[in-house]
Amino acid sequence: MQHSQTANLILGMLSIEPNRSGYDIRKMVESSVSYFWRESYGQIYPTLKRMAREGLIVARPSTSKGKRKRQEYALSAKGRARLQEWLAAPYRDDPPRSEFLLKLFFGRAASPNACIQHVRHFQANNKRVLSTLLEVERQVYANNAGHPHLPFWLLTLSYGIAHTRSSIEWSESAVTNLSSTQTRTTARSKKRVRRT
Amino acid sequence: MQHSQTANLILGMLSIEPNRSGYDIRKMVESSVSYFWRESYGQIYPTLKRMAREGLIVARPSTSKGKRKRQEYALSAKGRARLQEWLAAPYRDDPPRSEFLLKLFFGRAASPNACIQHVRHFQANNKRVLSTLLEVERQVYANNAGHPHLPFWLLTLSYGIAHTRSSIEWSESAVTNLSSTQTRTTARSKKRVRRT
DNA sequence: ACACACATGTAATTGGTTACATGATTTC
DNA sequence: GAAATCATGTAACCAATTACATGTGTGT
Repeated sequence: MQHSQTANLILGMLSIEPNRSGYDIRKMVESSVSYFWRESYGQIYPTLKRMAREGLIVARPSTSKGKRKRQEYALSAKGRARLQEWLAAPYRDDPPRSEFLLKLFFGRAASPNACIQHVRHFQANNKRVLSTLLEVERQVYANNAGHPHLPFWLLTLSYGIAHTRSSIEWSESAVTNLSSTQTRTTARSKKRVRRT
Repeated sequence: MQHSQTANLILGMLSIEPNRSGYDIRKMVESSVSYFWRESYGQIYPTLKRMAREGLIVARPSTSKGKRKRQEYALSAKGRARLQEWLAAPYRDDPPRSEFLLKLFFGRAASPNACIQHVRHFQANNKRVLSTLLEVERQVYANNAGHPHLPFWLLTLSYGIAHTRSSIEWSESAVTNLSSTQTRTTARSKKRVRRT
């Protein structure tokens, strides 16, 4: 178990904002890194408990003036050290599985315009993502001027934006390609039909 | 279990080349889609057995003239139908976790040039990938002219190439950004030291 | 004779999602 | 007092990697 990615994520998030609950962390993930990372509660809560046991984080009674019952956590010295250790270690290059690409790859076996449908969805989706990323970028600039984390956030954001743009462009050309191969294929099969 | 991705992959691969063994399928994956998909033997062999039991594929005695003992498989009608079903269904948009980006995002907590190191690795790696993808593209063109799968393969390839290129470009700007924030930060801390 | 690639599998473990279950507090 | 959202957690399941174990045919 030791070095679950979830634990690293939690360490990182608590390094940005101390005294957060599991619920908070989940929200932070959704609002800031969801375009390249996601976590479920079923992963976060048990991991928090474990990390507290191991002394990587310390549980604190809710600091925010007596609202709901909630368990907040902050980094311990050990946790901070662990975070730095992880950050220094080489990242593991996980093969980013894409069911979308897999379906395209086998597209020949699909019904004629299934692929085009998928690509259209893909493009629409990426357009949506792009606009939210651009919105986020504006927000980040506005609310965090001078914030020491800013350059790093902008870096990952610009990565996301670049890739989303490239996906949109690619989709465009993909649709034209697919349409032309489709007409070519149907033309051929028509000929065959006529011949029979 | 039913709809494991591994099963779909196997259906797809057998639709391209019938009478392949688990070993073959693994090799096909590595040589053709490894830039967006990977499978381990520990996943492939049990899945093959299960699929044979379910009648999605049929086991055949090694067709290739009496070499080693090996178990080959081919699609059944049911398997082909299942494949088409899967290809027609909407792809699931898996959040593509990137440990690399996560480390960058938390980069403020890292030792000064850890991030730069990571980005450099990232760039070097992407350059390597790009050259193999371009090589593969050449090969595919050369060996598969007129092959009905060609357009689909080129599509996924062009996706990979576009993204790899965009990653390389982004890395370039990322390194400059990081260097400048680094010098800024160290300058500030020097000042602070002098003041103390 | 030896090494290497071919070939198949299992067991242990991890990492993760999903669905379920519960209850408190705020807001309308 | 109903609905929404805050908040925490567990159990079941699934997908996947890794390490281990084993044996065969080919080329040198």
